[in-house]
Amino acid sequence: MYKTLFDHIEKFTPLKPFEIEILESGLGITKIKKKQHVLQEGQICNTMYFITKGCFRQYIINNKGTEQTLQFGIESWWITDYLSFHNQTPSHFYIQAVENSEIIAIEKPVLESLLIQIPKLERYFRIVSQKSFGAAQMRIKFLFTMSAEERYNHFKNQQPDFVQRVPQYMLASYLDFSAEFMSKIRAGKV
Amino acid sequence: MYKTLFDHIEKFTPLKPFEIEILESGLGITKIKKKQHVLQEGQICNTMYFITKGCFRQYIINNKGTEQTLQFGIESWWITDYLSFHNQTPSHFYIQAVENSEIIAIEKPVLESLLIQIPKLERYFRIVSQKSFGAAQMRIKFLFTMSAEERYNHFKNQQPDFVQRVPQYMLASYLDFSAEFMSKIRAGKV
DNA sequence: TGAATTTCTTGAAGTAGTTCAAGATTTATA
DNA sequence: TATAAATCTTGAACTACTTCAAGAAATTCA
Repeated sequence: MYKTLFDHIEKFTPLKPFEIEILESGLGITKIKKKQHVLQEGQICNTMYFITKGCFRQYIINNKGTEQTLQFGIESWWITDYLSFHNQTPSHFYIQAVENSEIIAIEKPVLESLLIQIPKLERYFRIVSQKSFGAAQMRIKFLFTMSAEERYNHFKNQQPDFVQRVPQYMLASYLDFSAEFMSKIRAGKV
Repeated sequence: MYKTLFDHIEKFTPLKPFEIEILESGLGITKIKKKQHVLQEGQICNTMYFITKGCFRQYIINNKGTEQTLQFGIESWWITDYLSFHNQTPSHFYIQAVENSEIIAIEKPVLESLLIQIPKLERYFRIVSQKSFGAAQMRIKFLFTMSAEERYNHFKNQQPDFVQRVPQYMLASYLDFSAEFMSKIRAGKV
């Protein structure tokens, strides 16, 4: 439902009815099945994705062939590779649905046209991305200062529901330790 | 010099003479001496800093009492704690001059007023922060996939001049290993 | 439902890094 | 220019994790 997006925008800047109309006429909702990719490594990322339902992750495959999740996104999150999007360079990342999901996919030219028609969207995206950057800085802080067990407990306290929502091995890699070690943490064997 | 900032803005969106005038009349340049802080842990961050000359770092003090640098900023970079800035919550970070430096400091109310007078600044800050977020994602990728030595070599290849510019122990903590280990990497003793 | 797939667990062995302590070198300052 | 302060180096002991391998449990779907 578009409402998820309109509500999110209105957290930061109010929308007039005609602006909502423009958005409704320009956007579409796409269903994405679990495990389906919306971006693969090497592709140029030309789309921003707003998640209206479900869960996605951004991950890489390291040189041992193991997947490492860098970022999760759930309802009301934007997910994309901003560097590839802005610089038109091949992406380093995969973006994949973790659950059956629904997204609003906005292609770069459509976004540019919406930003011209509804300039206050610039403000919306500014604030969203500044907050995302702030969150990324906190993430780096946690990675730097906490032990594996502390990172797991901290995450579980902050996002108790989310821990149930994704496979343990994905969460382990997001927290930067191995799936096996996650098992041991949970079993209290560390 | 303001020119550093105007040039940076014009990389993303052109400025008209009257807009430059508004900026010139509303902004000021501050000199910050080496080691001086512009933000301390626990403070609410109400200012964005644009570096016109010199070098800053954002760091934390971990529970062993050691400083860990999360981010460096040099000429034409913005540095602030966006999370504290937006949510008006106490900052987790210190921001400190690494060299004698000059910055344009913009207080939150001044920024808000500038954004109203010059709406295209929303676009400027949107693009800058989206690119910063993209860079933070790449940083996390490197932290996840490379060994300490690889991270050092990669950084040195990307930013050969910068390696000379800051103390080794600061760079070591930025790359997430100990100062002693940095010594051993450089001596080829690993 | 049953077979296939995905996910989770466990222990043993290994290692990439840390920590500590002390001295050497470089840089800043009175 | 001498003294203090900051930064860098080195080796030895340690440890928080990884890797591997194999089986167990849970989930998916024909």
